[in-house]
This record gives sequence, structure tokens and C-alpha cells, in this order.
Amino acid sequence: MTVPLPNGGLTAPAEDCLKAVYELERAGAGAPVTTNDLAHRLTLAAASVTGMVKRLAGQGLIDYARYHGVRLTEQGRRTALRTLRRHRVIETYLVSVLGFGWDTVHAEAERLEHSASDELVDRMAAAVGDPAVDPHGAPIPTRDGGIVEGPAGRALSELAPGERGCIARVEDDDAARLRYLDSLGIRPGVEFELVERAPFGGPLTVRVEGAPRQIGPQLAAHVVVIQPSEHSLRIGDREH
Amino acid sequence: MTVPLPNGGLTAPAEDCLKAVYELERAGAGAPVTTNDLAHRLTLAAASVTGMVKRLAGQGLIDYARYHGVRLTEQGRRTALRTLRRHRVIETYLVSVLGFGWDTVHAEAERLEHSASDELVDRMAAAVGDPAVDPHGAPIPTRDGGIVEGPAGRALSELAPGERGCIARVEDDDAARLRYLDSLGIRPGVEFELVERAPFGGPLTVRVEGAPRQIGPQLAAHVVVIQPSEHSLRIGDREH
DNA sequence: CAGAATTTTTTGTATGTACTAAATTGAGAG
DNA sequence: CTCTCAATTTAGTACATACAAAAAATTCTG
Repeated sequence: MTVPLPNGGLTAPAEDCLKAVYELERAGAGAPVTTNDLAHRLTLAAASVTGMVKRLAGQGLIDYARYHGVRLTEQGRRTALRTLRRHRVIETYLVSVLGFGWDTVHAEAERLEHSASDELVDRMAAAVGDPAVDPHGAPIPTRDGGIVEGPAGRALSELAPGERGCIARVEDDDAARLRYLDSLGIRPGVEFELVERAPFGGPLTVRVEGAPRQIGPQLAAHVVVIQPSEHSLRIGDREH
Repeated sequence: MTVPLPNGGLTAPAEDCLKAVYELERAGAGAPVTTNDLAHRLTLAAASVTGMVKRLAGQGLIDYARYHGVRLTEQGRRTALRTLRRHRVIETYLVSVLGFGWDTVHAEAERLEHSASDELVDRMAAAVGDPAVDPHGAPIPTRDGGIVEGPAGRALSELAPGERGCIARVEDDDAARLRYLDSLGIRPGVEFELVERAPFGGPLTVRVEGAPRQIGPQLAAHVVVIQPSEHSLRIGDREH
């Protein structure tokens, strides 16, 4: 009875690190991910990341050039996507089947993603109809390592007054933020119109389901929006 | 993002150790549990157990007297039962809701029990009707730390020819053994009659659902049986 | 009850994960 | 092209987990 490593022999911190590299690579448009960015994302000291990164490089999961950041190898990308799939399937299942709130499932999934087997995750996914996106609008990688990141979208904070859109995705890592957005009616799938932008970084006024809502630009930066017509593309079921 | 310790700050190996102490204390009728027994149960070197046991003693979870084995403290017992509850609820849920075979869920539960929160476990338990026993016939501790270990029962291997009984419980830790017992029709709740015992430790002949089956005494030792009349006591729902 | 056998602990080692503090490297400013 | 500063790595430490081999304590046996 040693520490359980159900998937590919990777530890939980290692899986978290690969996931973080994947997400930062995406956010950074493919540029190498720096140690510091990883440290911030993982809430670790930079020195700890250096050590982890060396181990992962030794396992062929990332390419690592001292002082010049890291990149996922193809194998590392597959591994990261498997973890991401587990996380997002678990979140979806907890919300759809077990009645958790969409604002509370992140922490639970963050732990379970490291101990749930792929078989369990596949059964959960099947139980909720193999959806393409999770409750926060993030795409769920497929069993075979594919992922459709969907229409790029823009941050809500970048829209101009008068523009209409559809909430595509909200970052899932802060429960309080999610609860607040929920109280404003800002949830994936909801259509809205940006009514007004106060000057000097002031709040945005957004009409959501008929009601005008105020939202700060910092918060709005965590909300990804798309054209209403693109919505079906994102949530389109991939059922056979 | 450190190693996730959802419940009481205990690591997975520590929880496994407490669970093992609980089970060995039960099996040994309350006698102190020796390091060696723990090492065998946990498939660890004895030296590793000594170290773990010292840490747990330092946390007040067990009483430890050098060279004289360990005992759970009251706090340790509660902790062990919470882990046991998680394990058994998860097993039950995987079988009842997600369609896993009762012979395959042990390993999965063995990992998930360390990362599932009590809230998740309570929701799972509610989803399957708060059963009193898991798919192998083991009692599920309640939310508040109670457990009804049920009628003591005897090992199938100890019955005399002509005796009838009801399968109460089968040890869940060996998938191959469970599959084999399943193929013989030996599952919790099934009634049977011990037809014959071959001499010199030979096989037992058991009539299960009309069919006579042969089973070795070693295997039969892992099967707990009770009087048919006691069955309702064990599986009796504790629904309100 | 002394010596042998067994069990248990101690000692020393290794790995993974984490930290702080010190040293190093790289990159931009002048 | 050097100097400085920020980013990064190295060095040193700590803890939890694991092991094997040696030492110690208990228990069994004659």
C-alpha cells in the first residue's frame, strides 16, 4: 500500500505541474513557460518548480533549457490532457449527477483527478452524455487525447459598449468569484449586451436576462465571451 | 498546490495505517496490534511501519509502547471509521450507480477514499439510499462515527456438514478471489447448505442455489456466514 | 534461568516535495 | 560593452515515506 499512482506512475504534484504548463502555454500563445509563471500558478516557490521541472524533463514529459523556460513534449501534452479530462469530467459529473454547485466543484475535482482511474472517468462521462464542455464552459478533452478549444472568444473586459455576446467560459479556480458571477446571472450560455463602460477603468454595465448589472473590469477579464451564433459550436454534444 | 489532504490533515499512508490497525484490532479481539501484522497487512517493511506508528502516536491517534504493539485512541478510531466509511460508500456507489463489478471496485475505492471529501461521500451515500452494508457485506460506518458490526458470524470453513446458512460477507481485497467466488454463486445474501466436508483439509461441498459447488477450506475461510434469520439484521436499511 | 530464536527498533540511505537564502545567469540600460 | 537588476538555479535544510542491514529487546526453549 504505497502512495496510489493510478495513471502513468505520475504523482499528484507532477500532474498539476504538467496541467499548469499546458494552460500557460495556451495562454502564452506557445511561448516557453517560465519557472516564475509556473511558481505563481502553482503557488510554489520558484526553487520548488525548478526541481519538479528537472524531474519531468528526465521523464521526457517536458523540454527544459536552463534559464529559458519549459515546453511540453508530445507525451507531456497527452498526459496533461488526460489530467484535464479527468478534472473536467469529474466537475461535470458532480454538478449534473450529485447536485454540487458549479462554484464548489473545483477543489473536489482538483483532488479526485489524481486518483480516479480513466475507466471511472469514462463511466462518469458516459453517465452525463459525453458533453463537450464542463460547467464552466471549458472544453473536455476526449478519451483519445483530442481537444477542441472552440472559438477563441474575447474577454468580457475587452468589449465595446453596444456589443452583444454570449458567455462562453468562466475561470473555475476561485469559488468566491464564481459565486459572485452566479449572483450576477453571469453563467456559460447566457446572452448579454454590454451597455456602458465607465471611463478610467471603471465598472462595465452589462444587461443580462433583462437586468442591468455592474461588473469591474478585473473580474470581467476572467469571463470569456463569444458571438451568440458560435454558442452551439462550443456546447455541441459529441454524442454519436 | 501541495499534496491534497482533504480530511483532517492525514496523508494517505497514515489513513491506510489507521484503517489497518482498526481491522487488525477487530480480528484480534482487542489485543494490541503488532508491527509485523501491520507490515504484512500493508505490504510494507516492518521498519517503515515503526516510523509511521511513531508519527501517528505523536498525533495522538494511536497508543504506542515500544516492542508491545499499538492500539487506536478514541480519536484514532473515529478517524479510521471515517476512512472506512468513505471506502465502503464509494464501493457501493461505484457498483450501484456506475455499473462496476463488485470484484473490481476495491482498488478504485482504495485510492478515492483518501481524496473524496466527507460531503461527496455523504451525497454518494444518499444517492444509493444510505445502505447499512457495502457490496461485499461489510457494514458502512455512519456519518457520526457509529458502526454496527452485525451478528458475529462464522467462517464458512468452520461449518459442519448439514448446516445451512447465509453468506454475510466476503473479504474485498482480492479481485481474483472475488471473481472466483462470484463464479461459484457465492455472494452476500445467498443461502446455502454445507453438504459435505472432505477429510484431511479437503474441499467443502456447498449447495448454492440448487447447484453443488466445491470450495477449498482456505478460500472458505474468507467467507463469513450467518443464520438465514439474521440476514435482515445485517442489510436492514437505516433509512428514516 | 540462560541461551537461542524471533520480533522489533535503530541506523543509514534514497526519493519526492517543499522551503529559504545565496549564487548565478541573462537581458536591457546606459 | 559593461553594469545592474530581475529571473533563475544551486545549496542547504526539512519532512514523509520507503527500504535493507545491524542492533536491541522480548519471548520461547531446553
